[in-house]
Amino acid sequence: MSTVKQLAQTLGVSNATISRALNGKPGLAADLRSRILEEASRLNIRRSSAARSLSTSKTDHVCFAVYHLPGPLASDPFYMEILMGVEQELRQAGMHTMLEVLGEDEIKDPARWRIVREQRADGIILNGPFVPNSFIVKLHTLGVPVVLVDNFSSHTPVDAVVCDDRGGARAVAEHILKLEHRRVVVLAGPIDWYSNQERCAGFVDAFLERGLEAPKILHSDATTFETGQELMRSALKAKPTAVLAVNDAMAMGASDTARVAGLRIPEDLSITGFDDIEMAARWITPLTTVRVQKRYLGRAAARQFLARISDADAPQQRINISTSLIERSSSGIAPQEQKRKK
Amino acid sequence: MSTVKQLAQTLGVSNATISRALNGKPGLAADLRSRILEEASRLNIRRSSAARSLSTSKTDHVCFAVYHLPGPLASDPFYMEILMGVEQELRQAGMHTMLEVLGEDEIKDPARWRIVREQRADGIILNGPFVPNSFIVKLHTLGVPVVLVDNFSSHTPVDAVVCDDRGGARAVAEHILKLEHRRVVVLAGPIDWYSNQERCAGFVDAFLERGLEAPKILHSDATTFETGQELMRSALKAKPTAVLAVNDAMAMGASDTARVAGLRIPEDLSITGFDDIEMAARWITPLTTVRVQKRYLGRAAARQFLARISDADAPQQRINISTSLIERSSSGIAPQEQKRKK
DNA sequence: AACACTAACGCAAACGCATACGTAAATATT
DNA sequence: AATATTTACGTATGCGTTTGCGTTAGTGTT
Repeated sequence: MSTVKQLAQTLGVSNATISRALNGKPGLAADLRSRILEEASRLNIRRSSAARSLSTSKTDHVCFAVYHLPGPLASDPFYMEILMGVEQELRQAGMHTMLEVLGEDEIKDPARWRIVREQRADGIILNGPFVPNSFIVKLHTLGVPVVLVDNFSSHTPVDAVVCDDRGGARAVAEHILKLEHRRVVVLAGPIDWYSNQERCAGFVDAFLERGLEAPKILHSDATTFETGQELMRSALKAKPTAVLAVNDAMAMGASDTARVAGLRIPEDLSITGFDDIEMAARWITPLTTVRVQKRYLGRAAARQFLARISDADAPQQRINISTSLIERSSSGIAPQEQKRKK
Repeated sequence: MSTVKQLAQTLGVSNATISRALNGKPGLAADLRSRILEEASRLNIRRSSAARSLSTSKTDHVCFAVYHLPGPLASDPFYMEILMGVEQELRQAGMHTMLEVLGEDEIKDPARWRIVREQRADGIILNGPFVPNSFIVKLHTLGVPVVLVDNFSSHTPVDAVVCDDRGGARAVAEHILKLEHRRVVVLAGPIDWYSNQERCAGFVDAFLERGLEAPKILHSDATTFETGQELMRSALKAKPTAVLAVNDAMAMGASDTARVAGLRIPEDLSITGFDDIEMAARWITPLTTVRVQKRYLGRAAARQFLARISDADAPQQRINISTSLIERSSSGIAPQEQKRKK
């Protein structure tokens, strides 16, 4: 494995020429170029990305950064799928993915974050429901290209790609309303969480559009299976005929406590989720839910990132990936209608 | 944010001195050193990792690479947890994680793999049950530090960290045997998969040690929920009282088809899994399984990697992380014993 | 007081590439 | 045929560090 300079010597040309050939720059005779390319691949040329970066001040690395309170969320399959999408798309563009899970330190002062301070990446694809806006703003003022994925705030000065949380939520809610449910409660997560907000808003939209009162919303500080169980316990007091959970994990938790409470699903109680994680279809009562194309979310983010670095002055973009309702067996017509039909 | 040279100018010293101070090298007056350090953090000094790499030929990056047949395995929470462990440990050591999902091309000829060809990382942490040994060997001959995680082959010339698949498997099997099960079948995955082999071997061990005949092993070409379902369908013909699945996903699939077949768990049929994924505890019948500390697996791999690059000549190591039996409600005493006790 | 020795720092080369600029030859223009 | 323009390539500088080596000043030895 040889370097550029060595190749130049064996071919009897200057390394400038080699460089031009390898990078597809103009100003080279076609035959020379092809001879170089051929020899380069024959000798398995070994270029130093470090030297290249030093010279061009680009790294061809982009950092996928996730910030979350200690623990659980980090390896959540949801985010990991996004990550895989990012990696896939970046790889296709000849770039490489770095992974960083942010801590309090970096969040407080991005300038101390090694990735940006030492210019280890050309930019950031940022993920996580709780990244403070100040962090993003600082990053942006430092001139670091940033695109946000699965999160958004209107004060944010950077590109963002999100899924259609609101539309998806409206769709399930409408589905439930069409099934004649009227006593429905929604199981929600933290209120300062973009997706959560949007989904709740979508639920409410559907009700209001029908001239119905907005459903009761039960908030929690997490969106796990366990919080689904908890919330469901208090939800049961209202004797709902349907429960709209803000994600699948909660829906599964809710489904679990409903089952131990002796309720049949969907005969006595309809439950819907959101995300369409892998388990949703495999759950005892396969979950009616909203499909979020997580991998595609990541791919779109990566593409937007590439667009951004190729034109830094382009207007800020917000990309919305559509979602789709997946009807499975956890939702059915409301109990009172079942009786009427008999 | 200033560079080293700029710092040198404002302090009136040479950049060699700055470099020595920043890197903690000897040959500096203590007071000067501290003055430099202070000023450096005050000005938020911005060093170029590229220049540094060029000079030292180290990147402080390590690549977590995973290879798997197209699709499903990639974002498997199991591997993602390992990844998170790797990231955590590397970050603590001041290094950064790159993520690559390998394709056929790279596997065929690692020398064409950009990460190694362009020296974008100091080495590889390799994961995936199906990476061919030739790939590892080539990597090794190229002088690239490699540590294998959750995989191993005796012909492999590199460090490996695995979990105690065999011991864990033996433990569940013994657990099942203690419950007086005698008609048991194991649900297994691809035969050329290290973990799978070990787990099967562990199962068999337990039987042979008791002087019992080895259980029937049903192989499949995957280890998903669905293959668990399939395998279970044919397993039922043998009317087993217990089923040992090679991982939790399969166990859950098995549990599902057993349920629709009208079997009660564990009264009619005991089912055990392996891995202790998050869902295992949340499944309708919480799964008796073997806990694999996935995150710790990753951390150990990272640590081993660091040890490896700090001493390239150290003898090859194979690290075995212990596993532990988790008894939940999917396993119970065998049906015939239940009757006897009445 | 002359010397050896050490500590503290600066100088400058090197790392491997990209690229602005220069030069010579080839081609086009008149 | 003389000049202008373009094409094809080489020269040399710069990117921002690290580090071997040299120099100076300081300390200790005799």
